[in-house]
Amino acid sequence: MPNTKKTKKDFFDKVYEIVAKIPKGKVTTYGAIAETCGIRSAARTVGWALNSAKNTNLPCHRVVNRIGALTGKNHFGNPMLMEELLRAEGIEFTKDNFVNMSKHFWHPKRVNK
DNA sequence: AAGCTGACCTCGC
DNA sequence: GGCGAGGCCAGCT
Repeated sequence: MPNTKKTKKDFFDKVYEIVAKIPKGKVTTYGAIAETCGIRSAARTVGWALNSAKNTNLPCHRVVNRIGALTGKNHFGNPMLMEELLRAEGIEFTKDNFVNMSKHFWHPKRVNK
């Protein structure tokens, strides 16, 4: 691939693009985003990206881990805020407080090829 | 300045 | 099938 420069910052930028495009009432996972960015092992970095995204208007609450648990709820300031936001969007939760991934899982598509 | 941590995931034994 | 370690990027101490 040409790969002119594709700095690492591009990774962050892509994460924001994807997260910003998450439809209402849908959720995605860190791994999906990381994979869409081209690096599935960078799922961790995705979390960091959201950490900064927290400062932006990105719906970071729509991003959960692979099992559908709100791992980052603690970082929202109010743990229950995340659940409230998701419920307000129509996301359904299981008895274990896990998001119903089978129903609201949204797979991001590669914006740039 | 260097090293560790952090909202994870996947592969290996 | 369960447990362990590795890997990615950026920010903070």
